[in-house]
Amino acid sequence: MTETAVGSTAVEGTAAQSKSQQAYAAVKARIVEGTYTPGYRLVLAKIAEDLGFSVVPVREAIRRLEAEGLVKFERNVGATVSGIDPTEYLYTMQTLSIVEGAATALSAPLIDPVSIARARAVNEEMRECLEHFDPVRFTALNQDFHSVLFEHCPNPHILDLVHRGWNRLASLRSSTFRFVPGRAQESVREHEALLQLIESAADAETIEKAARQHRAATLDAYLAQAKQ
Amino acid sequence: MTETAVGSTAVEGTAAQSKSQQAYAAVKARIVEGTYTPGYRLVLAKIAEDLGFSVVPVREAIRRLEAEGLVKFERNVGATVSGIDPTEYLYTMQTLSIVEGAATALSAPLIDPVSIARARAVNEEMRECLEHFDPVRFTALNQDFHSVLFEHCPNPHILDLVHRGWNRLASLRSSTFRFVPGRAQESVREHEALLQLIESAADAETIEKAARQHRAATLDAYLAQAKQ
DNA sequence: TTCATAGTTATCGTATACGATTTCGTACTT
DNA sequence: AAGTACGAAATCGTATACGATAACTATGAA
Repeated sequence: MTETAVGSTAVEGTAAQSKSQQAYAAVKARIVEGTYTPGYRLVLAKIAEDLGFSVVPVREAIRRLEAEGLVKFERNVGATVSGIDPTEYLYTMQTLSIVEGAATALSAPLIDPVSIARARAVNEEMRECLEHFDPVRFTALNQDFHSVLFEHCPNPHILDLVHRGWNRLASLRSSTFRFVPGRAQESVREHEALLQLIESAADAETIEKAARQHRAATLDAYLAQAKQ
Repeated sequence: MTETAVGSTAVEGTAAQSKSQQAYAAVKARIVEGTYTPGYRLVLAKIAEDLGFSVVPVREAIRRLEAEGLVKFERNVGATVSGIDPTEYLYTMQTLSIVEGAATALSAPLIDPVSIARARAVNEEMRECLEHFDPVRFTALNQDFHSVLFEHCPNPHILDLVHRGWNRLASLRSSTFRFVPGRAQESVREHEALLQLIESAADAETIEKAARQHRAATLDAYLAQAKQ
């Protein structure tokens, strides 16, 4: 549906983009990178001025971000960066566990050995990362790892839903792993288990369940932490 | 996210809607009811004139419909009603099988006996409908039935995805069942089985699998038919 | 002191206007 | 006769302008 490359902060087209698209990319980047923090008030006129556009394309950009859930919009009041309160986080993670699980299962048979090797290398980096723990880097690698697993999903709709979920999460500044460091180790282990399932061509149901469980476990760890 | 009541063609707010929203509702209604058939060229100026608005709110409406996948938009060219070619249909059904399955499973423990009775009544009507078969009516009832099952889903994101899926399907004029009449009988039977699972408080996994399978079977029937 | 109300400001919503791009038809050339 | 180039029409993209709405502030009465 939308070409929402998970990690790309870079501009995609060369210059043949409409200003709406540019505005969309710009605002989204600012949200993801944290310049606009949750709750931040997005004033159309100001953004338009910053970008050197008029407000019209900015409006469209905001509307699109609204559709993706990154901003909340209230009529005659304005837009704010929708900041993932804990409940939102829960819902997003649960949704993602479902769609990402499905995407991974559908993708699994299509993953070539080269990709698996790449994923394994990423996971190895993550393991090293555990020593001098850097949550931000760890999260980035985690994203890379999972991208390899689900990016081959042949159903573009599902893939799009996965991307949207990750984007939502990305607007939460600093990764789950900052809050739940203990989870990181388990996570790395589960990654390896997932890879082995895929290599051994396990059936779709098993893979789906494992992938879903992997994410659900992260959510549970977060909840347990939050409850204290 | 969006208040996309699955079946409502009626205007939701009284009159306190922005023209963008009115335009959105109007165009969407025309798509769903079939006035704008797939491939139909949506010319902004013309729609604006029909509605008595200027083009600006119409643009936003179209953009929103684009985000939902009901229309396709090409820069400097225009918008067309995105007509579900068979591949799209397949993807949509597959996606829906996954999210609706999950929604139904999450919803199941929260469904009160009254709702179950209502669903059963609807299914009974469907059974009667089988005699003097009316595919359109049957499809409408089918939607009602499933709405009861998933509408209690506590995760609004997932619920929204389910609504979007149904909407996509709705823009396909005349129901799967017109094409695969044989599937209707099975469908009614499976509905009853689903209800019994829910009543007996079966575990989430069982319900999810059953709900997903139910939809997947419809898809398979369609594919088998199409292949001939 | 507190509450209600009127006025002010900030911001959004929509209309109109014009420039930019694409598409289609026609005439001209080979 | 076929292909190419030019030009006109249709349509989109964006800027500017102004009216509408909501939030804020200050003033007055209870």
